[in-house]
Amino acid sequence: MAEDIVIKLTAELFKTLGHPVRIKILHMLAGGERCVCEMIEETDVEQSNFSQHLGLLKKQGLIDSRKDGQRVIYWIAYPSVTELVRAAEQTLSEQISHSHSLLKFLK
Amino acid sequence: MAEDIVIKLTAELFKTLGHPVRIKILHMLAGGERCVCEMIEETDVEQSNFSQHLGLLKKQGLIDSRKDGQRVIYWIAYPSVTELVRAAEQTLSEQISHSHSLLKFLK
DNA sequence: AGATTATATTATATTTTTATAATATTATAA
DNA sequence: TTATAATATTATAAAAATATAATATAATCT
Repeated sequence: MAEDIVIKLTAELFKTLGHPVRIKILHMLAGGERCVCEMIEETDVEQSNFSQHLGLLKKQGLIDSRKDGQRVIYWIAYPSVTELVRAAEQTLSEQISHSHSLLKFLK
Repeated sequence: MAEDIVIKLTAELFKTLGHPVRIKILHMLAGGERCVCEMIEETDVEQSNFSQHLGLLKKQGLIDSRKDGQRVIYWIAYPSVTELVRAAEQTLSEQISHSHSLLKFLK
């Protein structure tokens, strides 16, 4: 079925988003394009590992890049990527407030 | 930093959503609660595997369950879970239309 | 040209996920 | 009460993701 393909693609998209370093990258790019050298200073992961995570995000089409001298500039490919991350954080906060009201109920 | 915890939780949420069987489950539950026996017939995965995926979704708090006789009924814990899956599919379709217009440009 | 900087790639070890297989639990029915 | 049905749990094998380490590439600077 065609629906199964959509399901697979959706799962793949989520899987690509399912790593803290990659979420951090998307956060760092949310305000606009940045070079790798800048971003890597804000994380504690090795350069080669960081580059691999960038590669995964790019392979999935969530970010894009260009070369600028010896630097490489990355940016978020389209706005709904950022929106999706925001939506997840919204879901999280709902989940937390949900369990909070549950705690109140148990008091 | 507290932001790092949010990032970790966000990544974990996405990771939980990052499997086709689990997305399928959320789809099957989108219309309302269902028992396992019903859902499992609409997939081609083994019972024990299906149960494990249900367990992961429940552990993450995305679905909840109750027992009804010898059946177990599952439902989506709160609406933004469904919304998040929809948002991902929206992102996907934007991505596709994006590449479509790119293809047109190359013609 | 040779050294240095920024980044990517590749190979591989480690860790985590996933699927399979077997068994356990719980409720109902015969 | 034994059998059957629905589901979960556990152990483990197989596959995939991740991190590490080493090396490669490409641009700039001396």
